[in-house]
Amino acid sequence: MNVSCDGNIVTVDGVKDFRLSQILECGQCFHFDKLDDEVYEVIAFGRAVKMEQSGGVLRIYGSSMEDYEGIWRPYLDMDNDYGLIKESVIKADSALQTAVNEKDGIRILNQDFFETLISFIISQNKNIPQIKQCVKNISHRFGDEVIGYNGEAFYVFPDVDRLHEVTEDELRECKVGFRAPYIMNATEAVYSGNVTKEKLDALDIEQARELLMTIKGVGEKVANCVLLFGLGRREAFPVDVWMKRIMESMYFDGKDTKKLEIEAFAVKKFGNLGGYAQQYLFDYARTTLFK
DNA sequence: AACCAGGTCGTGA
DNA sequence: TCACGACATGGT
Repeated sequence: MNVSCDGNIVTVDGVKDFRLSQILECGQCFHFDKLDDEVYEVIAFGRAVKMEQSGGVLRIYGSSMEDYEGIWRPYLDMDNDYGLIKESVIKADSALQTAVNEKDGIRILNQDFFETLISFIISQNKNIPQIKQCVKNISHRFGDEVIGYNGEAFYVFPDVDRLHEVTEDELRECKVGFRAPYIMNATEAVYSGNVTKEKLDALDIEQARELLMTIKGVGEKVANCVLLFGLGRREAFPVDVWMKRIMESMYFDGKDTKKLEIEAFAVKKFGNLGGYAQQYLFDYARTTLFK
């Protein structure tokens, strides 16, 4: 993989196991716009860049080399060998072959903890387009403006300090509905220092999940999404309605099964590959199997 | 017009 | 512990 920078454009040549559309649209992140096939505006970590993939070449417009090294390389999980991960997932259970083949360009992003926390609190009982709209509403209203590569203005997700100044009514105006008090509670928990990335990083996954679940509006599923996407805990295995469906059909003879039981089964079966297995299955279930 | 969406909470058995 | 309705919003 060769990385170069020309002006404000970073070119990553030789990306493998990488499909931008799959990475962004598999339901793990919500702050991006599709501009064209394999061309996206991505807003994260206080930046707005245009990413474009053609074959094995990824271009990031509006990024310095420093931003690539400090932000986009870790964000895109570039130092992880997904060829090996996919091999291991299939070795854990060959029944995942179809899902992995279908979604062979997925990578798990390393997203900002606070944005991930709030985004997945919003996600409950909403579909993905609605979640994206709420995240955009909050960012547009309370986030800092940044100028994208083409000169267009974008709004980054507000940090804890900024969101802490916002009232519940202002949140409701962003169409988050009954989740507004949950967002208030989560923001207070992080702002006050009761629940921080530093604390969570120092705990084992069970204790970290417990701490996250002290936040009102954060249950088992949301906590697992935050662990997986916002804290790099790849052994987390979130079970939502889609995962419930596909896991029941694959492993429980189509019978109605508790989400906790499904999660326990998966943790045992996939171990520290659980998060990856979950994401291949989730996207496959949602876009192909049960479409 | 009911039903559903990357759920969680409070309540009552 | 477990089942179940409520909760905002928008799309089919």
